[in-house]
Amino acid sequence: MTEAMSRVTREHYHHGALRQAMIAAAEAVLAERGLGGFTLRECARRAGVSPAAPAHHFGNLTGLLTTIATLGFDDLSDAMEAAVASAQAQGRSRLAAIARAYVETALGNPGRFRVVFGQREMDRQDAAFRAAATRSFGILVREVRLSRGLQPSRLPDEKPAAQAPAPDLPEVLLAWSAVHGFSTLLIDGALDFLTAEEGRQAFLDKHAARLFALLASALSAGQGLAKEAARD
Amino acid sequence: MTEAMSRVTREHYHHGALRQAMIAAAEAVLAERGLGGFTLRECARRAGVSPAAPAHHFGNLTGLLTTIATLGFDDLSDAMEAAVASAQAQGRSRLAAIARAYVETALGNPGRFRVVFGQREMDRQDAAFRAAATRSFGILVREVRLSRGLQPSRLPDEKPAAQAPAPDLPEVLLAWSAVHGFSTLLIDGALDFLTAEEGRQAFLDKHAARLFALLASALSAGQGLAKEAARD
DNA sequence: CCCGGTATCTTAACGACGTCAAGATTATTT
DNA sequence: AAATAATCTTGACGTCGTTAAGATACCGGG
Repeated sequence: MTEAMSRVTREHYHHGALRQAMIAAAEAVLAERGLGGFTLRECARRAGVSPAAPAHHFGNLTGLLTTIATLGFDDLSDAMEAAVASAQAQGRSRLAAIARAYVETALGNPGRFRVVFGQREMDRQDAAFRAAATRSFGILVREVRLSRGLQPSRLPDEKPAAQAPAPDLPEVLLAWSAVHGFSTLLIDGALDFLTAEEGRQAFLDKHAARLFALLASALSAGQGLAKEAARD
Repeated sequence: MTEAMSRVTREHYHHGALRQAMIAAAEAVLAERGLGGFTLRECARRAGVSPAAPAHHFGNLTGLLTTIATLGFDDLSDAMEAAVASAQAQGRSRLAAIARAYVETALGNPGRFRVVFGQREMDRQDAAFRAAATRSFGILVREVRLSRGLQPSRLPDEKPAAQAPAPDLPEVLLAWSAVHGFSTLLIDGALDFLTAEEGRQAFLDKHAARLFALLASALSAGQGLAKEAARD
């Protein structure tokens, strides 16, 4: 049924590094076409492989997206850590630097950012993904506590997600929500009617810093100010 | 080729109210299956019509989604206005009520909420959609200004989007970003590792009010008008 | 060395999707 | 009443994710 295979096909019958090639192709597709134009077949095409080949490495589309989401979360963590280090060295606000890094990561590759936050079906229970998510959240918790003048954590490397953030949870939630919401509103075009005139980058340069400063002041403002309204 | 049409088909050849039926079907599909399970063919199936029929009323899938997004934005505005009125009558915080209404709208039908914010290709330039979006934004601007003890607007019904919010823009952006980010993090499951233990609703009852109170205090902090924040 | 088992990849096909062209049917206008 | 427009169906096209069956390459134990 297949005696006449093309020479090039036979020579490359085994790709050899398909998993890495698929990941690279997926990131390229997300960067070029966004999540809407993302397709398993297109990724396979770019990797020079049949549409069924990726199944051996990722199971199905969900598996590939879970992998991409994990890598994206790691990059988000790296970007935040780098921003913190750079801000520390320059004596600027660590929290504002984190916020800017978060927004820039989202704007830099909206498709990838959307994959990270599950706009397309993926496995959020995946162990590697959960680890990556926990790391990001830990960075946020640490920085929020630091910005409030508290100890970051007893031990620097204990699991920061499940245990510590109880007392500062509202502050952490506000910080994450604000930064994440601002990012998603931007990449979804919900703020276009505000940014269209001056351009998105100019808008960011003009207003983002004030927004982040307002957020930072909110986090350090009231130690117990929020409590009496808990009933509402 | 078509002499033998089924009797029921011939009698209902013209649906009569397909546009409304498609909208109803679309909302039902979004509520049941979410945005991931949303399909033009499935909506047509529920409306009792062939897959090609909706094209005459919506052009294509993008047109249908734009319509749904417009209705969803209107519902969001209605929910916010109702929450404000109710909070006013009971002497509670208007801003917290808006925030809660926003989150509840998102959690009540995540698929629809995602359509509103363009997770699937739609026409954001559509006039009706822009009007609905502007209305929502206007409500938010008004309430943020009110919460800061300022006049809501010179004239109550002039276009509030393009002109007014310049001075309070950072506060408005923080409010919208925080509430929107909190909503999307919740419906995307990014907070599941926090909500899994006690359940999502219990988590909301416990922490959402504190989060919103923190936000409200942040908005009034800048000008030093702590009147409302002190009460709520 | 080679030989069998296993991992990897291709081919071919399936059903579902959005969309379009062509035709049938009903509503509206003239 | 005839012509025109609006509405809906049929059938088809190309693309998608996935699967089963078969082909090919790698690899460790005789």
